[in-house]
Amino acid sequence: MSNSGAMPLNQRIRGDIEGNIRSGAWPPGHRIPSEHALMVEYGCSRMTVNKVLAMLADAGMIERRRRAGSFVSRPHPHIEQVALEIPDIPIVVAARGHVYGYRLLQRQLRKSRAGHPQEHELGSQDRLLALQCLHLADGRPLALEQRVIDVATVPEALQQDFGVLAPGSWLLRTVPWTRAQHRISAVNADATQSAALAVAVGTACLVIDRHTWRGEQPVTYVRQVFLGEAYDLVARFAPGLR
Amino acid sequence: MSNSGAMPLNQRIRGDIEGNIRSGAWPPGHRIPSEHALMVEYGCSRMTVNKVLAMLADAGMIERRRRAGSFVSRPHPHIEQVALEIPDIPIVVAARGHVYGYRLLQRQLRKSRAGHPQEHELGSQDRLLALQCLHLADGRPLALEQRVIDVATVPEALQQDFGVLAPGSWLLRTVPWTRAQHRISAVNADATQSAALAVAVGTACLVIDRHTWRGEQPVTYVRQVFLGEAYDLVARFAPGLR
DNA sequence: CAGTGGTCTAGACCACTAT
DNA sequence: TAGTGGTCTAGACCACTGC
Repeated sequence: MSNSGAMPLNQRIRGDIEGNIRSGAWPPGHRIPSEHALMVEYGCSRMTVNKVLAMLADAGMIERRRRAGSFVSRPHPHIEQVALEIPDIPIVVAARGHVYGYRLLQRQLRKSRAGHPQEHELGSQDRLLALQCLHLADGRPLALEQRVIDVATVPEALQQDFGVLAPGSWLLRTVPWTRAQHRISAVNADATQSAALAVAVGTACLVIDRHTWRGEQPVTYVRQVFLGEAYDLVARFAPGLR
Repeated sequence: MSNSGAMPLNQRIRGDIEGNIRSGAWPPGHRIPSEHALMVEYGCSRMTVNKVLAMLADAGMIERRRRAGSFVSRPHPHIEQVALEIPDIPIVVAARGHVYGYRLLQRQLRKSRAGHPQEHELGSQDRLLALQCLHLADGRPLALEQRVIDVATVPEALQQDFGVLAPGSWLLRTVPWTRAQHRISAVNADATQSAALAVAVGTACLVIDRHTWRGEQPVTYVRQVFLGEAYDLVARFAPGLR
């Protein structure tokens, strides 16, 4: 096949191969034509197909072994990864067709508390900006957010009163972060949480704990407690993620 | 710098750049040296640095614009993705130092039930293998699993009685799948779940719903109900995932 | 318009390994 | 040992776009 469309050749090759993999036509373990075969098939130089295959290997879609050839990857069953989407709450509320609401419950400048390892990971003797706020959808409570911001890393946060704009939204726009970690669990709402969320004590809630760093500097730690029935997370997996 | 080590030049270049990004030395938005500059710095041809930068761009770590240059990516705040690890339950139990246990509660060959959209997505008039089983850690219930397997896609499943080996483990080893989707939520345990898990009715549980396909063919649908206190999911984010 | 990336060539030598 | 990938070269032309 010659390059009939306006698309660059390498993109066409990549598209063809990815299509065969994603459609299942080439199942995991299937052997992909060699660089030489593809070079002949597409009438191009070896570097062109090599770059395509190297990228697919880099993305984890294929595995390459000298002398043996290139093969469609098997999803690794033991330490599997899926792409989990954790959007900013106002965005996701709007995306689901609800009216977003926000209420600041507490704003406090203090030192890190003893017995709170999450806070201790932030600047230990530095000051922390502690916030408690509520996210609402169509006027009804959706999530309770408890957040601490490391003032040493984000001094600009002191200028913000967070009365109108949720701290998460502000941080995401303002502070470039490089690393984050999440922990997802389920809890029965305690007295404080049930009061804030206006549900019965013991209601199942989905909890997201999130740490964010910029390089080695901690930026923020947040715990978001969602009504389990009203919120969920969706993750997908396809070869190569993304 | 000349190539002092045994490492291929492109890997060294990539390592240098990735190091600068992951360490935060080059924060999001930072401009990366041009291909020409890197070519001079490393004393190599342009193709070598181009391949490195193209791969980093493909991995989402950098963004490239003609005439403007290459820049460290900003994590996208709105539709952000994190890598969520969802290992096979026996593996994760063992990894946490517990003794894994398994009990098959039910095994049934039947048609898909009306009013169950998850089952209807599987082969509609085909037969389904419906399983209910329990995962235990140190002899105590950890998760209740309700699974249906599409017999049309996985006929070998009929030969398995799943009395000893968990169906998830067997499937992951046996059936090559190409796509999966997960939904994570929190529920209060109902009568069935609380009985199986030996906890009080209403206990908060973490629920993972998972669909798996091979190409366009559905393979299996499973709902795993975990004790919220005993299990959690961890996700991380770093530039370029992986 | 000049600098940047995007693509591509037609070779080369080497490393590894399945047969 | 022959086939495969891994790496690299020294150019080339083009497309775009910010200065």
